[in-house]
Amino acid sequence: MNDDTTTISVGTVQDAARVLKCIGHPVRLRIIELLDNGGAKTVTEIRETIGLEQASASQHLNLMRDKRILTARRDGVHVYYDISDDKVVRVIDCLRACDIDTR
Amino acid sequence: MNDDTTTISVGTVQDAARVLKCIGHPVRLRIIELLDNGGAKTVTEIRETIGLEQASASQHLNLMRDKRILTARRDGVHVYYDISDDKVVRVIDCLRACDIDTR
DNA sequence: TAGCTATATTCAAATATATATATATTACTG
DNA sequence: CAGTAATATATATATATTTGAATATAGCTA
Repeated sequence: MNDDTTTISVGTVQDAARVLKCIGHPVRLRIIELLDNGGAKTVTEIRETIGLEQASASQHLNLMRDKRILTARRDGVHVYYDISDDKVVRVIDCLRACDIDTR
Repeated sequence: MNDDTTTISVGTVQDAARVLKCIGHPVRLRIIELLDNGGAKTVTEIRETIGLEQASASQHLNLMRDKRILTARRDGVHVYYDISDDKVVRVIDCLRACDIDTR
């Protein structure tokens, strides 16, 4: 129990929940992890590494782009996705620090 | 991008995602916050504070109990819920530190 | 430029998961 | 045991995810 009685406002709870929900999916978490470790990658690289259908990969990537978690940059025939929001990486670092996942 | 190239295993990604998904919900986040600030509370106290339907409160609490995020202790007609896993609180503290929610 | 191939996105249907509404259980009190 | 308050569960409805097919977009080459 926390002595500090400050409360997250309803609005910010919604924001926090939105980010958490978005990364609270095994596929999306692995995508973020992959990009965090290896930098920008194409849809094909991502889908082959993780093992996804093309449509599924595209849809998850789109979802995260909509949420401003990822950026997309087209280079000819490829679209490179990368992490746009450092916050997400910091959250994941926190998770590791908090032992939420121990490798 | 992270120099550290260690990778979360598929299994732990699933675990981490499950926890994140669970707390990635405005209602559940507020419940955790409430319990963190005020200690164990009954279902009624929780649902009245946050403004939830009885069944909804019960379901959210059950879900978090299943995920070992909360504990439930029956005392007569009341069931007291409390935070069981300190990790979750630390994650939420991290979120605040990461500016995911700024009050 | 037309035709071809590779990459990525969109759409729609099927399936899975979550939330809301209705019903049941539990435990206390008279 | 009947009545009541507190909590839990079952079922219906809504939302999210997956999948396969169709569509778009870029680059290549005859």
